[in-house]
Amino acid sequence: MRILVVEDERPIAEFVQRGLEAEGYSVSCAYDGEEGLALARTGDYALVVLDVLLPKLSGLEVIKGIREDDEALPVIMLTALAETDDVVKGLDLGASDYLTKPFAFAELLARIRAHLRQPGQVSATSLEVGRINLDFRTREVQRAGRGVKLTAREFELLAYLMRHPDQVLSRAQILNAVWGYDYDPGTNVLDVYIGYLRRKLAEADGDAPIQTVRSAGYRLVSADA
Amino acid sequence: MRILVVEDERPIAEFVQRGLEAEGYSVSCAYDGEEGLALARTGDYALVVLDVLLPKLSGLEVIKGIREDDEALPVIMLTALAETDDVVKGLDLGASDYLTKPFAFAELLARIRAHLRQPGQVSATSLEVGRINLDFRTREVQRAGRGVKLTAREFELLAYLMRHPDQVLSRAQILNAVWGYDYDPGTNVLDVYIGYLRRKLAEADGDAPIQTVRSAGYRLVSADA
DNA sequence: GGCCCCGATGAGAAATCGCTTAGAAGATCC
DNA sequence: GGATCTTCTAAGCGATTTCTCATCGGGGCC
Repeated sequence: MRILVVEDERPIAEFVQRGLEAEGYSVSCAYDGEEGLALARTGDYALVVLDVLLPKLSGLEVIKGIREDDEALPVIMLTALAETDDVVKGLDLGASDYLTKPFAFAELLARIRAHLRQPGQVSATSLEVGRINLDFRTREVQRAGRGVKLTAREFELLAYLMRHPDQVLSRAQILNAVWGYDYDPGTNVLDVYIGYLRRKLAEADGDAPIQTVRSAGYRLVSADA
Repeated sequence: MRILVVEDERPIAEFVQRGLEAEGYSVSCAYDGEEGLALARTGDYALVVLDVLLPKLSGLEVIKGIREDDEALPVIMLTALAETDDVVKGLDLGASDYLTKPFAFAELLARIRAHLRQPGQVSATSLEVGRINLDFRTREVQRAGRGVKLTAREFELLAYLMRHPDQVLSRAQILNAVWGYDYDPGTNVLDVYIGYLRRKLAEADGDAPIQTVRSAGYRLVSADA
């Protein structure tokens, strides 16, 4: 299975390449948008991992170029946390999914597998758990029909919880997935953000369906009465 | 589920740690043989991932040390391709499995899952003994269909009993597995916790299937009438 | 029956965990 | 270049959990 990685920062490109090769994929790298688009158009690849900030041709233009040729080729975007506009535009242009840097490698792998297994099936467009709705295209969240305004971090955190409803997720697991590889294990950011989320969700509808499981982690309950 | 990673190359150790944490395991790292053996001996871990080439104490010696204490603790060796001699020696000394570097993370994960799966256990995510159900993913426990709320310690204790149904487990054995081996043997925490468990299980369904075997230990009966 | 051990139990001390709050540091937008 | 928003750190507090200790009870053995 061949994967194309388009990423101008060499260390990241290599990190991803080696990781994926160790998983048995065959990987090519491109280091700017033009090269990336040219390679993608060869039709040789089953999936593209695409940084959005690229020299010569932006990631968004690459997506547009790819979609002119190939409707189905899965494209996973890599973006900085702040670039929420790009995420929205990218998804509108036909990107299949996105990850915010710094990302956990395991998370990238999980997404890649999901998209290779059922191309087109996995949609990064919206999620619904209990009375919460989350839309990746517009970055809007609703609780019981009422709009909830979230910051970028809060949004990613909630999205991760919603991808694993009812599961107890450990702090390490969540920090890995949402904060990425260079987090400080002794931090309590996560607690603080859970607090923010709870407050905002409760403002919309009385209570928040995020349970604390002491000394184990957190859990988003779907049977949100 | 706690896993110990003994590996002196920090990047590899961290890569494995994060990957496993992202899968929901709780992971500690040791960066030389002495530290690794000391941690392994605490009895806190369900499995050890062990590099063979280590400072201070070689991986082979660590295996020997572990086996003096614990016959059953699964140990997965990591070796370089060239070190085939070490693989043979390691397996002779009681290692459970091995992988040659560079390895695919998915492969390591598969081996770990295989070794953690207990005989008679359907999947690694849940246990069923008599009328008790325990789910690791949601951390929910049910007795006769009714939910039972347990604290972290109670949960681990019950999980351990359920992994060894009908066996008489000595106090030392249980303290080893659930509390850690260097725990003060003169304590009666275990008795206290058995009491807590019995009460909570009985609340849900009249009686509790934990038998006391005088001057021997405790036993969870599966033929829970 | 009486004694002795082992285990059960209740009360309370100690430790731990997570929530909240306040504010510093960093990013972003006019 | 401020003002504002976001992200993160750190400390204090309260609740729960964990553990210790002392006492109680009951079975087995003489």
